[in-house]
Amino acid sequence: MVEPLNLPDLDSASDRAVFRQVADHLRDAIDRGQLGQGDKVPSEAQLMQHYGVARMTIRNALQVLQSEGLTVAEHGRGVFVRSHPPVRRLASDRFARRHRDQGKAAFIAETEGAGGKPTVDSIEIAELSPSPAIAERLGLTTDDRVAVRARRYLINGQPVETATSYVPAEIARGTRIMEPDSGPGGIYARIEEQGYRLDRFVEEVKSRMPLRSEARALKLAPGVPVFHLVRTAYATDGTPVEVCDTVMSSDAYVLSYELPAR
Amino acid sequence: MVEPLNLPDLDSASDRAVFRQVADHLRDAIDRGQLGQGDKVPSEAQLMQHYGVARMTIRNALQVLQSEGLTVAEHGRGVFVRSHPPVRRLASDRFARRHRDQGKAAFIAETEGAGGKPTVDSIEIAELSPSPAIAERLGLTTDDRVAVRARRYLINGQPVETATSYVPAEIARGTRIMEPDSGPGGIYARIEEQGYRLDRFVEEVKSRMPLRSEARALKLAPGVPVFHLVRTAYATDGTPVEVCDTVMSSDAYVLSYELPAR
DNA sequence: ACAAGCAACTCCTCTAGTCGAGTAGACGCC
DNA sequence: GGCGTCTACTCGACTAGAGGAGTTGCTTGT
Repeated sequence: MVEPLNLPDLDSASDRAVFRQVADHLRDAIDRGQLGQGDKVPSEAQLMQHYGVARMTIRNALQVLQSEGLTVAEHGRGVFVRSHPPVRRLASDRFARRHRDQGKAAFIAETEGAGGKPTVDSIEIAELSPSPAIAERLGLTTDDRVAVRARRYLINGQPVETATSYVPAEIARGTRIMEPDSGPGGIYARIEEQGYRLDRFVEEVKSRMPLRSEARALKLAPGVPVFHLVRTAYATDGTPVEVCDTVMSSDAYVLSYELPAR
Repeated sequence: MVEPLNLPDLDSASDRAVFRQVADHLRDAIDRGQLGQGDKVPSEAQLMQHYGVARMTIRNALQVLQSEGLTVAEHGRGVFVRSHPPVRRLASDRFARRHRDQGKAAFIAETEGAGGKPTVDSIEIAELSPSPAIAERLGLTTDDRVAVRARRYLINGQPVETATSYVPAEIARGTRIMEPDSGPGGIYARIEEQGYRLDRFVEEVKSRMPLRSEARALKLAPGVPVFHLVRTAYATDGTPVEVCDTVMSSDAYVLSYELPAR
């Protein structure tokens, strides 16, 4: 036994369920740094022995921690304290023209600025009729047509975000918006070239647990919620010109917004 | 048997775990509306019989749904499809002076506007030294003093949000900021009366699973993440005058922000 | 008519095992 | 050295029970 199980005993006087007490002990150890990121949690067998309880009880305790996003189990290896990816801070001026004028899309510029290696992945482009929600935001009907651009963003090979943009087909047709490489400055630059001057974005933020498909696409650990952003871009005349639907791993991001007091 | 268990059989050819298949069937039934909000999910015993599997297998399946936030178990009564509270939309102009000038605090004005009955609860007020994070945001040191105002907001008796404000003691002392009823227009009005004109707020948004204490205070169902906002208020001269730390049930809110394209 | 009591039904916690499959290190063979 | 095999250890899935506690509704006695 290399590893001293520095855990308290059960409090048999307490009416707190045994598996919760075990979970509490381990959570404390993680909070106090006694178990650091990436460290191996004692195995089920060790914990069974230490506490003198059945395996299912220990598994319940570990399940609690896992669903809190504190640990990850790896089949055949053990249970480990989850390590958190570096946090990216998204500022509310990230779509400001002065950034776009550098000729780089927002994501690329940001990531390189932070010293990461950005990649864009599995780009899918189509032209089809919008869902009612998208149609409403773009001021269209479900009989109109929109260009759809779906892609996944990665940093150092790790997926962090999926995004789907919807642009009225009127605007997108014949531009590089319909091509995998949308050109310098990204699709916002292309939209402005079509004679629309971007004025403002409205971003709606929700938080929820991921769907199964999202958890797969973003390689999310269990117990990690996602941010779901729906951003609508408006031209100076008030016309909506793009809707972008984004799902992001919530533990990789802090969103930052500036609100006026005026 | 009043209730026909309209669920498929197991696919024994599939290598998908049995408890996951059961969870999939129930999730489908919920998604398709076959089981609506508040409906009772078949009992563990019924599901055991239907699928011909052990109790723990069924419980695992139900655990999956619960941790996805789709169901709630009630001891002695059954498992029910979760019903979602009405969603509140927080606009980015919610702290604009024109709203404050009505003489109401942001929360009260908003909630009444949406036809709900707002309450504020368990107000705690103290003067103490700030944590390093708060001190940094306020441009103070941990030896300085701040006024702390913690409260919980409810709508129709249902808790939706806890908030803690930190104001430099220099500003707060001798004002109604230190009293349970901070007066018309709330603490922002009091701060402006002290000669600081509010200019802008910077709001940082995180999403994560709640701590145990937060889940209790907000009466959160399992599997529901929280928004964690930290908002700093700046006066026109750039001085930070308040930090507000807010935890909100994520399924009760959509945050909406306006971003400049300029 | 009413209340008390009881039974049935619900989920909660826990025990004690089996079999399976992935991982990693030790070992021996080539 | 390089390669495969063996084995011990890990978690994953599942079975088959036990007693407990909260809820609901029926039965029964007054």
